[in-house]
Amino acid sequence: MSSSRSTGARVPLGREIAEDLRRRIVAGEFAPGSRLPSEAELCSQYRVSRVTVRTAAKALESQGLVDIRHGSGMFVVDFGGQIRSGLQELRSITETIEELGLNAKVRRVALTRRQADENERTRLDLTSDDAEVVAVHREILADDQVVAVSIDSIPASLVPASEDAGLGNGSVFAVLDRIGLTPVRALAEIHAVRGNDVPIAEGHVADELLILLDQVHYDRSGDPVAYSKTYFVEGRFQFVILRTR
Amino acid sequence: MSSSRSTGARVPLGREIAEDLRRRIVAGEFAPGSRLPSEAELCSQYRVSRVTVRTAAKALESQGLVDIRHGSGMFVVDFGGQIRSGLQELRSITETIEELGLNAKVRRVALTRRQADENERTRLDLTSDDAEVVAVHREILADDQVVAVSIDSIPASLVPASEDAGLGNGSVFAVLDRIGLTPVRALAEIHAVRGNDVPIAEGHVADELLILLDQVHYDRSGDPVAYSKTYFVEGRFQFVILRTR
DNA sequence: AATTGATCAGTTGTCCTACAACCTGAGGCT
DNA sequence: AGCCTCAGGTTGTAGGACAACTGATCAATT
Repeated sequence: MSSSRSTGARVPLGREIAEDLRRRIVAGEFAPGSRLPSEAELCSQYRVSRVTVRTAAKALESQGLVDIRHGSGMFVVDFGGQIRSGLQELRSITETIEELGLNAKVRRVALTRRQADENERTRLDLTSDDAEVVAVHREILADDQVVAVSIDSIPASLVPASEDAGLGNGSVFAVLDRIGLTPVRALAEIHAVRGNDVPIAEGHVADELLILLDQVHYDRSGDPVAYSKTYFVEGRFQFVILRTR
Repeated sequence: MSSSRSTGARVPLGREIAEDLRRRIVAGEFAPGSRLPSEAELCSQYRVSRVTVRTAAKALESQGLVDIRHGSGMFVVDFGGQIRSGLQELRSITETIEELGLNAKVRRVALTRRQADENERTRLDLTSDDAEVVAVHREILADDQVVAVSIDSIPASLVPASEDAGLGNGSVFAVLDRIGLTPVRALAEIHAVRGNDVPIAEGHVADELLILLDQVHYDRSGDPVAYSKTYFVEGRFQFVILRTR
């Protein structure tokens, strides 16, 4: 069971600093390959202890953004390209598109409350046979070109009917957030599929190849809060993963 | 430029403990959803300071393996399934297959030294026009079924001819390691392709759909050390990514 | 009886100081 | 040139302390 508390959710200092450092890095304040200020200096910049700075640094390191070298410093990882945001980080697709410098739009195709199918019941861990979901069918556009179509299913019991309206328009994340169910983890499967085999595609991708991102989102307490199938048109979206050791 | 030192590469304590904890978790010593020993207890188990334990814990957290909750403890993340190893972690394919409980084999199809094509020159950051690569073409089998075919290209200047023999047989990683060029990061693109369009497939995947993992591996100093294209047959390999915030 | 509120022990978050291990560059030496 | 030593800066680890948070217990109130 999940507590639907508003989760005062104070953000730990370490995470806050990590996010700020990340922002500064992607903003270009530190060039790729260059050295960041030493831990001691960051301490005085942020007025926190070294422990906290190190917490943030470690987080950035495991995101693959920086490289920490014993005895010499912390360096911004330098890839030829300037890709900073990979699939391993959980963020909305529109967010990712925007960060690539494109204009992201979302068009709601349909929104229904209906009985969950077997797949949805399994993925969302719904026990009762007549459990319902709110299903949102959308198209995602980058610079006015359709790059993906998606179906997001959320257990109906989690969504007050008053929120239905908001679901199609903005980001699903925003609505979940408002309800107090922020997804913090997602387990995604990747598949290759033919356009013809996609039931929700409206003709315009019939002969295309698609990449299917089949994922379940979980909140902090480990409960599944959303199940999405997102079909990306091959070639129109850069699908990048940063793999680290 | 990279120093090709043998990289004494002492493993930091924190990482060592993180790896051991990971091993214990996947081995089932701690059930999904259950609480791990407190930091204090882990300190005495491993005879290290709390700083080190926390370093390890944070690493596991950002790998998505555990969830650390302020005031209450560290918990093994509980997914319905028992998937523990996602694509976001850099490990060899054979390793991943083995961890799934399958029998992994590799069959070398060809190994050549040849001039790098333009794509390889770009990805591997080779400046001279007549730069050479060692190209290894292999098939990866899980339980005696072909799940992927791959081409790995390594700048010829990095590989002494004496190592060529080892390249096809075992893991490419092992050979790179021996040369002193351990990949610690990889930037991977994902594409969907048709079997017919894969030049190296030998007929047996003509009508299949494939997932192409197109990736460059980098060593610790940021130099590219290998470029691989791996074609996974759709449906025969579980392609999972754990996305975290 | 049920709810509320205070208290307490246990756990993670942050701070401080100190030292070990490591890397880099400067300078002196051959 | 190359090699060595050394000093200074940087990250890794240690130990102790307190703050902030969680979950449970239990008394007080309704």
